[in-house]
Parts: sequence; C-alpha cells; structure tokens
Amino acid sequence: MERVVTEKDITIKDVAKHANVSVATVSRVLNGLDRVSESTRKRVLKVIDELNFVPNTMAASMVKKKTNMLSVVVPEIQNPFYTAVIGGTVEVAKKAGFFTLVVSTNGDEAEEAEFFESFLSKNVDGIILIGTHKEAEFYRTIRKPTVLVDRYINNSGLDGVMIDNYRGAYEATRHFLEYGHERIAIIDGAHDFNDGKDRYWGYQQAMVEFGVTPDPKYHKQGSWLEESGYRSTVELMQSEYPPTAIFAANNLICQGAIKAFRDLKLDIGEDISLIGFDENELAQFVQPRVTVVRRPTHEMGTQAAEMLIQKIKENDADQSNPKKVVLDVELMKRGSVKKLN
Amino acid sequence: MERVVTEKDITIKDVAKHANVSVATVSRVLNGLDRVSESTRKRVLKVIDELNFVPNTMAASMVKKKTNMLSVVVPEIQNPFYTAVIGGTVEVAKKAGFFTLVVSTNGDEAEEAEFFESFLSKNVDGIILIGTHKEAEFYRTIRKPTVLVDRYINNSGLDGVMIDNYRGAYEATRHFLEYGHERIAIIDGAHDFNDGKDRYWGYQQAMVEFGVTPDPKYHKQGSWLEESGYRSTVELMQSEYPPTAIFAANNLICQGAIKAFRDLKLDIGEDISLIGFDENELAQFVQPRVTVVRRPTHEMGTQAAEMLIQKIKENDADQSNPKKVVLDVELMKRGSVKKLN
DNA sequence: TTGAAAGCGATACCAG
DNA sequence: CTGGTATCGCTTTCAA
Repeated sequence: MERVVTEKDITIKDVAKHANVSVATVSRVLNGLDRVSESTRKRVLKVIDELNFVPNTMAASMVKKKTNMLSVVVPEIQNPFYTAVIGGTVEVAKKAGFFTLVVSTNGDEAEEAEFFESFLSKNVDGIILIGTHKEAEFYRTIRKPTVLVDRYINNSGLDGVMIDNYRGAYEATRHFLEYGHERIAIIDGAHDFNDGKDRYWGYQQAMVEFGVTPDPKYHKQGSWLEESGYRSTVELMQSEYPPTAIFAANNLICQGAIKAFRDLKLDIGEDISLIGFDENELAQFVQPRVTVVRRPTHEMGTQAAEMLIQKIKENDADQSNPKKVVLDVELMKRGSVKKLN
Repeated sequence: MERVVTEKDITIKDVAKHANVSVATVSRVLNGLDRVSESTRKRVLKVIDELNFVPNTMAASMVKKKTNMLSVVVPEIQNPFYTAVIGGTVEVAKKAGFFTLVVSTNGDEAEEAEFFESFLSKNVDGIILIGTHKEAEFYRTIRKPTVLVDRYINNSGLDGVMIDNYRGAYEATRHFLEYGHERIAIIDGAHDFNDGKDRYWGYQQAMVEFGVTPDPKYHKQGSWLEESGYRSTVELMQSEYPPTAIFAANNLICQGAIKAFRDLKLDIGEDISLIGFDENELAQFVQPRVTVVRRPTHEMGTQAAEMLIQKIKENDADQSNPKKVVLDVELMKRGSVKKLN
C-alpha cells in the first residue's frame, strides 16, 4: 500500500526543515520576489513537491492584508440582467488578477446585512453591490472599496454605475405618443429605488409634454416580478377602457405581459402595443418581436469592476467625493408598437 | 468637523486596554460561550461599541480552522438549471448556519482549476461542485469536503447527487415510440460527461427495444448551447427525410429547437413532435406547451448541501467509500407529441 | 544570499 | 470569573 501523506499539517516550517533552510527562505521562493540562489530555490521547490505542501493562504493574507478576491452582491441570481452584470465584472476582474465570487441576497435586507457580517465580506478586497437596503445609513457603514451598480443610493458616499432610467422610460413613452397612442399604461413595481422612480417619472414627463394627462388607472403598481406583470396586464386589458399601449417597466414584468397576451389571445403590435424595459427572452421570441429599452448590462459590470479595481489599487478609502457614471440606454424599435391615426 | 475614527487598526488588544481587561476576556464576550461576569461583559461591550471595533475574522478562522462558508461551483450562471441547484443549496446551507457563495467557471477547466488554487477554495468549509474537468485525477486532488452534483466522475472518490439520465431519455423516446413515431431524432452535445452519454444511451435502448434501428443521420451532435440546438433542428428539418419527432437533450437545445420551429413555421405537436430534457422558459410559453423530462433541480441542491454539511460536521475526510444519490426524473406530458397511426 | 525574530489578530489552555 | 501566554502559518524587516 502506498504511503498516505497527510498534507493537512504540512507547513512552511516542515518544508524549511526538510530543505535545510529557514522559513524566510521558503517564503521567498514561494513568493518568487526576493533573490534566492538557484540551487537553494531548486532544493526548496523539490521539497515542496515531495511533501505536497500547500501554503495556507489565510496566514499569508493575514499579514499581507490582501486576498485578490472581489465579490459581487446581487438581489437575485435568476434574473438575466444581474447575470449579465456579473459576467462583465468577472471578465474585467479576471484580467486584473482578481477572483470574483457571487453572492445572492434574494432581495432580502437581512441576507444582505448577513453578507456584510460574514467572513467573506471582511476578506475580499472590494465589493460590487446591487443593493437591497434603502437607507443611505446602511451603505455608509461599509468599510471596503465598494461600487454600487444600477441602484444608486444618494448620500451613501459610494461610487456608482447607473443608467439613465428616466430617459429610457421617456423615450419609450414618447415613441408610443408619436405613434398616436394616448391610453398608455405603465406597469411597474414599488418605487423603492431610484430606478423605479425615475422610470415612472420619465413616463409621466413624456405624457405631460405631449399634453396627455397620465390617468392613474393606467398605472398598475405591483411587484417587479413576472407574475405581477401578468396579473396587472390581465386587469388592464379586462377593464372597461383598456389601454392601447403598455410600458412594462422591467424585464420580468414584460415577460408577464407577453404571457398574458398569449392567454388573452391578443396580438402584440395589433391588438395591443408593448414596450419593455430591458431585453428579455420572450421579447425576442414572439413575433413580432417586442420593442424594448436596452441597457448596456455587460458594460455596467465592466465599468463597475474597472472603477473598483482602480480604487483598490489606489488604496482609496476616500468616500467624500463619490464618482457616478451614467451609461446610456437605447430604444430598440421592433414590431410591437402599432401606428394609430 | 467630526472626528474620523480609523476603525481599521483597532484590535482586540485595544479593546482590552480600554476596558481594563485581558484580551482573553474580550475574546470571551466576543464569542459569548464562556462565563463572564455581567458587569465586565457590559463594560467590554461598551468599549467595543465606542471604539467601533470589528473583529478580524481571518485571525479567528486561522486558529478555529473554520469559516462557516460553503461554495458552489457551477459551469455557468446563466443556465436556469444551475441557478435552481444553487437556490437549493443556499436554502439548506443557510439553515445550518453556513454562508454560500457562488463561483462560475464558464465551463472552462482552467478557470475551475484557478478556483481550487484560490484563497477562497482554501478557506471554505466545503464545496458543491458541478465539475468541468473530465479526468478523475483532478478530483482526487481536492482536499476539502466536496459533493459532486449532476455530473458524476467515476473514481473521483467524491460523493455525488445525480439524476437518472438514462431513464429520462429512455422514457422520452419510448413516449415517441408508443405514439407511433419511428423517425425520431436526438440532438445533443459532446459526450464529455456521464449525463450526455447516458441520455444518448437511453434514447438508443428505447429505439432498439421497439425494434427501430437508430439512424445515425438522426443523431445531431453539436454543443449543448441554444444556437447549436437551433442549427441542428434546421438541418434536420430541411433534410430529405426529416424526422417526425425530436428529442432535445437539454434545456438550451430545446429552446433552440423551439426557435427554429418558429422560424421554419412548423407547428409543434402537429408538423413536428418535440420532447425536451429539463424544464425551460420557452417550453412553457409556446402552445401547445412542450413535453419535457423534468428533473428535481432544487432538490438536487438541497440534497447535496445536506450531504456536504453532514460530512463537514463529521469531519469526514474519508474518500474511500463515496456515497452516490440518484434522484428520479419524470416525464411531463404536455401537448407537443402527436399521435401517429 | 540567508537567517532570526517580530509581528498579523484572534483563540484556548492552564493557572489562579 | 479572569489573566497570561503559546499558538495558528506565513511575511517581512534587520543583521549577518
């Protein structure tokens, strides 16, 4: 039977002993920075291999105070928008030598708070956060380089990468108006964060500018989930004066609306006009395809990661003058809006 | 201007000093386990608060050799199957007091290997792994409690939670056969892992049992991605003798097939019969809905987490007798298979 | 080029 | 109930 080596307990000390050098020397060859004679380096390397030695990263990090890890914290991992952002950050982080890991908070403040208490949050070098907490207070207690994505919290003191929600909603609504619609409904969720508020505001402003008074019965506010979008759509379409156009304020709501239209046997672009906010699977599947406000999801992630890494490298703990980047959105016109006259 | 406290450098020592106690005592109140007089406990707590002291989890973990963190490593975070598994493990882990974080390897062996080199992998208490590496060798080097999910690697020496891929594919194919189909195609990807192989095998066995010789031209092997499913479907349907039924061997391929049928203007359940493996968004959207082999995704995650936590608690490093759990699949019959006579 | 020793910031055992 | 101190495993001056 082969010899079973218990690698568990092998430390730098053992290596030093077996190689007849000091731990300092072993550490040197381990980190490759200092000058070590070629002969001893080889000897140490050999012992490391023989002993199957794996350095304890924790001990190292404890003195270096650096782990080369980033974490990205999102409300839900099922939403393609978030995974797109994650993809962007991972890509940039990787190039810069950082390992990225993902934490999903389920949109639960307690879970988010838990993360910030955890071993992990204390030991990553930086955090990219799509926050769930609403009060700036929470964010001000964060003691780590952090950049906010998508949802920005005023007075949080943190950097952020956002999009122009206002303009996106405004353009969508204006598109409806220009095509002759007036009974334009908006389906959204709670106005907990700036994004939701801004989208509603953009919708409203466009209406007002075109001299159409937003009718409260055309504002269906539920949750930001698909099911809610479905229900709101059904209610809207079964009401006495159904709208001719619906603006679905996020990807999930839009999917819910599309499913509702399927069940109600309403033809999109014919019986009802629709614009969604953010790309989504069904919008690209149905025919005609659904017009959406597209945002640079991937780029939001890359931007955020770049800002974060910059901050880490500069060892920038300065929260006094947060940088905000606002990326542009684009109305992808497809066939879901009917021209009225 | 307010006083700016540099919490960074406050350690248990400072607290001890300010509270006129030993570090041992501070550690005690920190961990709450040992008996400390109510008065000193209060005093220490007060100082902790005043100084805004945050214990260094790394130092603690270094001696405790425990972080209460689990990590789940998946090939891609965009695939709903994986997020469902993740959801299951997080749920169980949380109840057991473990924090879970997610790592996506992009199905890249190098990235997966990188994870196992990283600070993180060294410092979580356990790992749930949907592996990308193909050789058992790689898995045998893992020095952490680990449970494999979905893809099982023989001789890896690791525990695993899988499903009965063979039976799923077998049932699907048999369903086609019982409905009178004979020109049954299968679209799959590389047979890198047991799951793909088993599904193909199940398909084949069913055919043979019904006396139908599997025709190689009805086996389209591409990648496991949607685009490949789309292309294979188009090729199949535009060939001289198109199949009457298609078995799409995973969720993405099935979505690709559905999109292809849309573009080819073929009615599912009428012009072409379809069964997918694993639930997916489009299968539930189109009408009639698509019959699929459903697997207990969430449960795979919970099962794996339970096994892992058990292992951790037992401090079980024994790899000599890996446990394998095989969960059952179910054919969800919907309207996508036409009865032929 | 190499080694000795002082940390890094907690925990936990042993006394008292 | 409380304190002293060795220890966890590695990095990093400071000397040699």
